[in-house]
Amino acid sequence: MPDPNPSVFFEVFNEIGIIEQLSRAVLEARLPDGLIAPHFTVLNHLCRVADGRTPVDMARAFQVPKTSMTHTLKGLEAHGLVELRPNPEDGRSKQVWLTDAGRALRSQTIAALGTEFARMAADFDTERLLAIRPVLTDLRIMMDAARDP
Amino acid sequence: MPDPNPSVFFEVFNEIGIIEQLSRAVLEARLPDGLIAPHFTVLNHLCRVADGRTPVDMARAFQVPKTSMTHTLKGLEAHGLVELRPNPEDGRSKQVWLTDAGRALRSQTIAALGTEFARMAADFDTERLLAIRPVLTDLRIMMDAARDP
DNA sequence: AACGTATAGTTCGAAATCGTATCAAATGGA
DNA sequence: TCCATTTGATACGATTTCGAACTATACGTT
Repeated sequence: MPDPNPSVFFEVFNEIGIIEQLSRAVLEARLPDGLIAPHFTVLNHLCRVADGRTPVDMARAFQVPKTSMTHTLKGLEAHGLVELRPNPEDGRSKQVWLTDAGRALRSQTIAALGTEFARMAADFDTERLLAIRPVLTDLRIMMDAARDP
Repeated sequence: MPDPNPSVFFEVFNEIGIIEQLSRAVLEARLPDGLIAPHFTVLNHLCRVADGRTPVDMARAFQVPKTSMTHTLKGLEAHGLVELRPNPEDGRSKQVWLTDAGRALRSQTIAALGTEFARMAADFDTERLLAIRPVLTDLRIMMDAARDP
């Protein structure tokens, strides 16, 4: 049947927008005052993927403007969670390194979220989440590839 | 098996955050200069659900602070897309009504998105979206009910 | 009716996002 | 080597988000 109704995109994106808002609230409720979701995202990225990366690398990874990354990093630095050092391989550039406090805050936040997610798992079958995850991943990959360069 | 791995929440929320960002970019690319996603969301809500509603009603519907709704409505009014009238049933309150221009812009944006979604549907099986939609809806309902009052 | 409380909307200020402009350093072709 | 172009980072300004404080109106109890 060749009528794939495109309005399902609309509905899915609508639900996704609401869930994003609610999940961001859950995260930010567990962060110290003055830190918000983008700060945690950067901490997490450095911890899991790429400690020592340059600001541009991370701006590209999250698809945010360079200026936004500068601002986020300034906040993290002011809280002593990351350290900015000159990049020995490029005089224009810097490297972003986690501090011990940064690593600790990340772990502590992950733990707090784990507790909350366990509570949620009592109300929502995680098998259903496991089932939709690959679809979300493929959707993200498709949209990522489709955005105009 | 009392250990449903809660980290799947983390992964799903992560994908949802990225998709939200990408889908918002798709929408805003099709809006006139000076209008962003929240403006469209309000237009759409008025059109589909509740023309003539009060600002507080809509703030509650979208779970944003009253002040944010004031700001969004001011932008829509400046563009001639909505009209704010006093509420005959409550002297403190107002009613938000769509103008013809507001209805037209909403239709036109929906149409443009429809074209884009049809393009996406060529690259992504909409059956998979149909399948995840109820899960997203139930997840949203669960989280909505779980947020602290 | 009178008064205390609750509610609708706005104003104001702080923080965040992001486009433009700017500067410094790297790169590459003549 | 020289110089135009590119690239990393920041400064600045406009817009957005949102909490706190404020005004005006409605409501409920007496």
